[in-house]
Amino acid sequence: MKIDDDVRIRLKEKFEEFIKSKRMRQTPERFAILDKALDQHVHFDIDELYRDIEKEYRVCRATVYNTVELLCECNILRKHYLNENQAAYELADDRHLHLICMSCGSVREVRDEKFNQYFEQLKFKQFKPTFVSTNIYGICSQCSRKNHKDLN
Amino acid sequence: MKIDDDVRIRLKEKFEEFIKSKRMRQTPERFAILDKALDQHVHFDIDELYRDIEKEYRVCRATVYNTVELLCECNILRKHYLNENQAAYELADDRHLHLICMSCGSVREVRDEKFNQYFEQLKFKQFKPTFVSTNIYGICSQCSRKNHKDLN
DNA sequence: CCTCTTAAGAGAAATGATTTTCATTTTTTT
DNA sequence: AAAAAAATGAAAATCATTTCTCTTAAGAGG
Repeated sequence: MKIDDDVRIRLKEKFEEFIKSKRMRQTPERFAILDKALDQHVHFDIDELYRDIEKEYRVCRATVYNTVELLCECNILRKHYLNENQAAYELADDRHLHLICMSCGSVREVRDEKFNQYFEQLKFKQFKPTFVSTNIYGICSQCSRKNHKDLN
Repeated sequence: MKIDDDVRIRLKEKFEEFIKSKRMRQTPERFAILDKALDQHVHFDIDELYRDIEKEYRVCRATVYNTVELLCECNILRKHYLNENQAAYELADDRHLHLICMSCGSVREVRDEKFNQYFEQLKFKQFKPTFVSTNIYGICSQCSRKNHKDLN
């Protein structure tokens, strides 16, 4: 994600406050997981995060699951369901559409101000929205080309 | 879904043609599964569909999975990922947003012409879109009320 | 700083949706 | 009607995620 140091510090403080307000404990694991989560690509899954953490620390997969869940609760991360394999996580304030290839499973991010505007003005009866996850399924150019070749 | 008979017949023919074009076999199971899929609610999962089919026919879960996959390939159904438990399927031509409650998991459909217009004009470099799945996560009014009570 | 309480972590086992395997059945072709 | 091959059923396998139990260590109070 290439997070600026000041953002990183702000998010750490945010997490710290959240933990305190919930009367939970500030464990080194929790902060290590936050730190590594901020080093990931735009979207990542638990396994990618775990394999990255593993190089440096010794944490249990279940702890990674638990902590990432907390990071979602306190609005630092957001959980998306892009495909059936596993949940994908992203920084909460990075809004974009997902272009998902139904052939190879690749995911590309596209930012669009009009899209953000559209959603900001949306209001619902009887429903308080927190965030939007928009998945556009189709075929990426690489698979499209490959398919053409395969037919020859 | 409350499908009109003529739509039902058209979709059956569409599936029939798809099967023929792929040189696959027209089995009674496949048409029974299509028929029951069209009886479901706006969105349904394999388990719901299976339990409904089970009452009348004797089909294997794996066959339901396979056939629903085929129905997606031939553009009759679409596969959505609303939450981590299981995939949800919907009729391909019923476009809407999903309001998903993060507390109880309920899903509500909202149709919006502006949303359809927005997406129809979208163009992407190097990506051929097939369909859009928009999930809005938040808290439904029921859970919102319940939460308030719980705090008292 | 020390001790106690208990939340949190480790590791392993369990769960549940989906996929795979393989023997058997059934469709389609000849 | 018989042969060839695809599809089904049933059961086992897979894999992300959750749960369980035992152990460790954070944080409150002294």
